[in-house]
Parts: sequence; C-alpha cells; structure tokens
Amino acid sequence: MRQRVISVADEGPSFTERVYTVVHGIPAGRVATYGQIAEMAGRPRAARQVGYAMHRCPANLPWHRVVNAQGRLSLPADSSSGLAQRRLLEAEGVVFIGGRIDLAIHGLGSSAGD
DNA sequence: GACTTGACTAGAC
DNA sequence: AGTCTAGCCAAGT
Repeated sequence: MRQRVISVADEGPSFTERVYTVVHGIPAGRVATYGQIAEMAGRPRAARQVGYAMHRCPANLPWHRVVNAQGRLSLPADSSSGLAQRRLLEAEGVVFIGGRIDLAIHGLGSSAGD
C-alpha cells in the first residue's frame, strides 16, 4: 500500500518554511524577486506563495530584500512597511532609480555591488 | 476535500 | 506607460 505513512520527518518543512530559508540566504545589498525565490525554494511558479509567506513577516527574516519582478516594492509606498523596506534596502547599499531597483545590479548572481 | 484569498508574473490591449 | 486577464501555487476556512 502506497498509503505513505505520515510522519513529521516525511512531511518536512513546508514550502513557506523553505522560502524563509531562501530569503534569509539573500546577502545584504542585493534583492531577489518572488519568482526567483520561489524557484530557489523548489516551486518556480509559486511566486504568489512567496509573497504570502512574506505576509507573515517572521522575525529575523530579511523580507525587505524581496521585491517584485519589476524591481519595485510590492507594498504600498505609503505604508509603514513599504517605507521601512526602502529605508532598509538603501541602508544596505541598494540604489533606487526612479523609485525602483535595478535588478541587473542588485539582483542575485550580480557581482556588482560587492 | 472544495472554495477563497493573496507582498506574483507574463502577455494582451 | 498604465490597465485587464489568465495562469500559477500553497495556506486558511
């Protein structure tokens, strides 16, 4: 019977949990898109779920390094979190051009910025 | 187990 | 460049 004995070890960390690990692995001064993170977490199409995971905003998680594919913050610019995110990114050396981030510079894999 | 929701993305208009 | 639609996936109810 392939009834798969349910065990905690078999369950493993949920996708969201893995997202936290990936996001936490983003070096300062760089940003990653939801799709990028989703892909690193093992679900290339679960970009939405990444945002959902960020919504939880767990402590010690550099959620501010997560931006959308356009290099812009997905949070409302007038929200406290939105302002905080931009402030944190600028504090890490991220440059905002026209209100958006150049993923070609700060995106993962980019040597620039180091 | 089906329905709803959401910090997404890419394509079309 | 801005807006709308469709596809996507996981978590919560």
